[in-house]
Amino acid sequence: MSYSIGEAAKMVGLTAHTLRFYDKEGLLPFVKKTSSGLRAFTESDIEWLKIIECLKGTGLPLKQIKQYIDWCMEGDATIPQRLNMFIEQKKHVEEQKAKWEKHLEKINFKIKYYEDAAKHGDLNVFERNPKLLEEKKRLFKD
Amino acid sequence: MSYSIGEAAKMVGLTAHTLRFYDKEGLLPFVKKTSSGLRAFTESDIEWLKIIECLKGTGLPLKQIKQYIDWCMEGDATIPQRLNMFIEQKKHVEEQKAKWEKHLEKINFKIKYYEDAAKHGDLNVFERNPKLLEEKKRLFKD
DNA sequence: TTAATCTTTAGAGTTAGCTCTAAGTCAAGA
DNA sequence: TCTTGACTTAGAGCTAACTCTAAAGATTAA
Repeated sequence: MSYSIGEAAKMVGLTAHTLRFYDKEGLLPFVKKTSSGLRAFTESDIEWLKIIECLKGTGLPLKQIKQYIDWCMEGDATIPQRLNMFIEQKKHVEEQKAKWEKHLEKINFKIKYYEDAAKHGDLNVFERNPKLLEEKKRLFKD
Repeated sequence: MSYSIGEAAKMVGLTAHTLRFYDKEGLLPFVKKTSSGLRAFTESDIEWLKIIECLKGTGLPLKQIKQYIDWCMEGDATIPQRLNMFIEQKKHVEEQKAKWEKHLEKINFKIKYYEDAAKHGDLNVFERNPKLLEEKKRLFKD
């Protein structure tokens, strides 16, 4: 059993246009076609799409995703490169998470700031709450 | 005391080109110019840049950042909108963090997978370790 | 004062990742 | 069989966010 491009697209939350674009970019060399030229996505192809989505979702550019797919197609000799790619991507994800954590602190500060401002209808927040000014200095020092 | 565009750029990790681009896009209405037409960034302007960087870093498009800056320039009447924007952005950041967490699980699975593959020089990982197959099914089921 | 190194503008060019169109082909239900 | 809707390709167009260029003016160190 296999899926049309529209069905596959729905299953992974993309459009058929996007899947064709990925195919054109060489990201889907594993997708076979029927005798009449229609793409037929297998269950295994859907799993490939999910891995592509995972890598894309963590900020890996399509070119590097293609590099990974190419390695997969080349066979067992490229296992070390693939392992290395995932290790690098894990590092990248953890760096990003730390960055988002820092951004979140600043956003939380802004929420406190504007909550007080909204309550009083003006921006004299630091006069009312000097501790918040200290927090601001700490958060925006670097 | 104030900073030239090049100094300001260095302080926030952007290029002078990018700062000029932001200015052209209306993101830096607060930056004043000297009598001879050079931009002079104050300490306060540098803080604005850091907030812009924070919002950009959490994925807010420049257009929406401009909207926020515009609200700030309009005065106290827009405090509720600004508060709301940060609350929405906090939601967004937390959704993203959850997504990255899920991606990270998949990446960790792939690392385990390829570590075993690298050790044995082939991809018969699931035959050697059926538990990993179960983990794969769990992680990629949706 | 002069040379080197900024900075200014307007505007063109680039990159990534889609997104859509046109013109035609294929498949499934009435 | 006919119609409707999904599929095919090549290729154009789009958006966001830069990135760079050219030509001219400003600043700074020797």
